[in-house]
Amino acid sequence: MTSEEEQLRVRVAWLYFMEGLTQSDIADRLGITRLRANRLLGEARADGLVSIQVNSRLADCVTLERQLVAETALRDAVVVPTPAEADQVPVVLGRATAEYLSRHLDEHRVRGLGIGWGTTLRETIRHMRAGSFPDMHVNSMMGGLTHGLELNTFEIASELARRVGAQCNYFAAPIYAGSARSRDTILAQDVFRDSLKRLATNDVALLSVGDLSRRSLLIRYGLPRDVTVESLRGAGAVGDIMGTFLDPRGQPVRHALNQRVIAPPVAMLRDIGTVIVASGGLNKAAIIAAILRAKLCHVLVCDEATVRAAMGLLRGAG
Amino acid sequence: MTSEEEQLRVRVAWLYFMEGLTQSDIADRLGITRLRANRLLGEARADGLVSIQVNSRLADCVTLERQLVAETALRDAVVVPTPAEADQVPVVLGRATAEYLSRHLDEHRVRGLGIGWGTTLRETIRHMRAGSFPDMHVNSMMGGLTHGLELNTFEIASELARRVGAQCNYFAAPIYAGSARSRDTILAQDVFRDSLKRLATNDVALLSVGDLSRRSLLIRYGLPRDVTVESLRGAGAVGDIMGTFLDPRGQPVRHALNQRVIAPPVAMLRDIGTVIVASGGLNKAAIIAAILRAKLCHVLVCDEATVRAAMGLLRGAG
DNA sequence: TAGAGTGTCATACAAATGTTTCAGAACGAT
DNA sequence: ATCGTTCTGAAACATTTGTATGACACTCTA
Repeated sequence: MTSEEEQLRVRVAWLYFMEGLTQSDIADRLGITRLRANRLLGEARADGLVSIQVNSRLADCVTLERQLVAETALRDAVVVPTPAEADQVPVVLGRATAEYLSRHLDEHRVRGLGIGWGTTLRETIRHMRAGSFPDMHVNSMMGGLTHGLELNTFEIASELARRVGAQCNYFAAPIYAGSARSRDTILAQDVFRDSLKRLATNDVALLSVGDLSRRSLLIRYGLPRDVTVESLRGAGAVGDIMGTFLDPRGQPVRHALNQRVIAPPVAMLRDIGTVIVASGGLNKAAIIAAILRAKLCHVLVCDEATVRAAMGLLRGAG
Repeated sequence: MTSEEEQLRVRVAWLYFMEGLTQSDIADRLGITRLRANRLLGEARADGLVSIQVNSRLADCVTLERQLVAETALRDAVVVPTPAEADQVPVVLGRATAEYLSRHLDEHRVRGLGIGWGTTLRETIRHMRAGSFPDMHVNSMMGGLTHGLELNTFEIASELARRVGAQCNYFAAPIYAGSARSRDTILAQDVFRDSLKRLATNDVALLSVGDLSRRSLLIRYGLPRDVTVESLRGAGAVGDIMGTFLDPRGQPVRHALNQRVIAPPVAMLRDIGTVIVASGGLNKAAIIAAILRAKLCHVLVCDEATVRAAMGLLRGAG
């Protein structure tokens, strides 16, 4: 390409993008045809002669979403800016998740919606758009805490059902049984067999993950007295999903507690068309990386800093 | 503007400019109407949320930049093509200045950034890349107009600080005092002494210059009632920098107004490592030539026609 | 509660842009 | 000179974009 050609391209690009002239005007001004101006402009763009930036912090979030989809098995991702106050993370994630889920419900016919538990999900239902899906069932996917915490799974499921005008089914059990044997006994009941079967038919599951820090509600209020965080950590756990503790690769750890959990097995998530995980906060980076590695979800809603940390972990462990 | 609105704008801008979707596709993808997508896109552009650069330069402009650096004391120069519409000059200069300053901030550790005032600087901050320089201070270097013009110095400084993630200090005073005596009284205050001292420690100053024509905002809205343009012209002034009026050699003219200005003295600019002047338009050729003669800045951002005119003046009087 | 003001949407339309097709010009090779 | 290749312009067209209009819902105020 000659230098004159190059200069012409620059001139056209300048007039178009900087001065905002139309291609016709540019053609007139430079004494060329509109077609030529159009072609030059196309070449200029293709050559990277012009570059466009989005000047906003939020743009980085969008970039991260694209990277997540490109580099992991995720089908979709929502990344929001990390709030300055750590305790605001569930709030902003809740909003984002509600927006996402509301649209999903509008656009897809969802008959079964499984739901978990936690502060982020609580915030999510608070921001759900009201709707009317009378033939949809909201199914709670795990038992509640035994302590009378306001965050119990029943309330979350029923409130969500109320908001979106759907039916509601509860999973009426504690999270952990006293022993592996009693867990088996409980799950052998017809009621639970039916429950589990129904849960496997959910079209959508909305879950969050827990970590092993003091911030985790499950750790603080949900663990049986005879189980310590240290023993979980010792078994290689980095966090839990639906009460089952996972190692950094996303596999359930060998720990007695995992034999006592009264909830669907993690593998069941593979039967569900759309698994949405909404969780954030740097303390959850490891467990989030784990579920990404194990491809346990299709959609992730997370905050920017945590996504970066989790992606760092993913890449680091190749 | 709410954060959600912002989020939506960023998303629309991203999909449009980065991924090249059509507005209809974007509307579908985000669940909004095409009209709304179109409007959001317009707002994003108007707000400077997206900025477009032409990466290659016009040979003529590059040549002029070299000549400027060779023939004057300038350390660096940026010359952009003169737009057909005179009122586009601040816009194109703003883009170019933003690009230059953004890069400068990335490449140098800047702790203090002094900033002036005017349409060009306003356009500049609109196109600044978002960044995070929490230990940088943006210091406004001159007081505001007394009329409630939208271009006030506070807004410019704070908006710039917001964009680049820096702190902000204001220079809270009118530009001109009622008399030389009251100016001295005001400047004797501790507040102002401290302000001036801090301004002298700026690593970078971003300023523009004003001329004596009707286009000048300072002339139109900033002059005290008892001062006429004619008297300034009579005193030999060709324009101002930081409210101080200069003669063609770049020396402050002997005029009462120069004793009433509440701003750092022009000589203070010599203490600042990098003084960037961004101004253009043929009416400013004389004052630009003046500051070049007096070596008052290190970097000039200007348009081609004005640079030629200013260099003509320099050589003529050389 | 009425009404002004605001914002949104659907529709329609005008302007700008991107693309295709075809015909001719320029150019080089034979 | 002739042929084929490549580039360009003219024209026509389809798509995209920007804008105007009227209808409607919502909010705020009186």
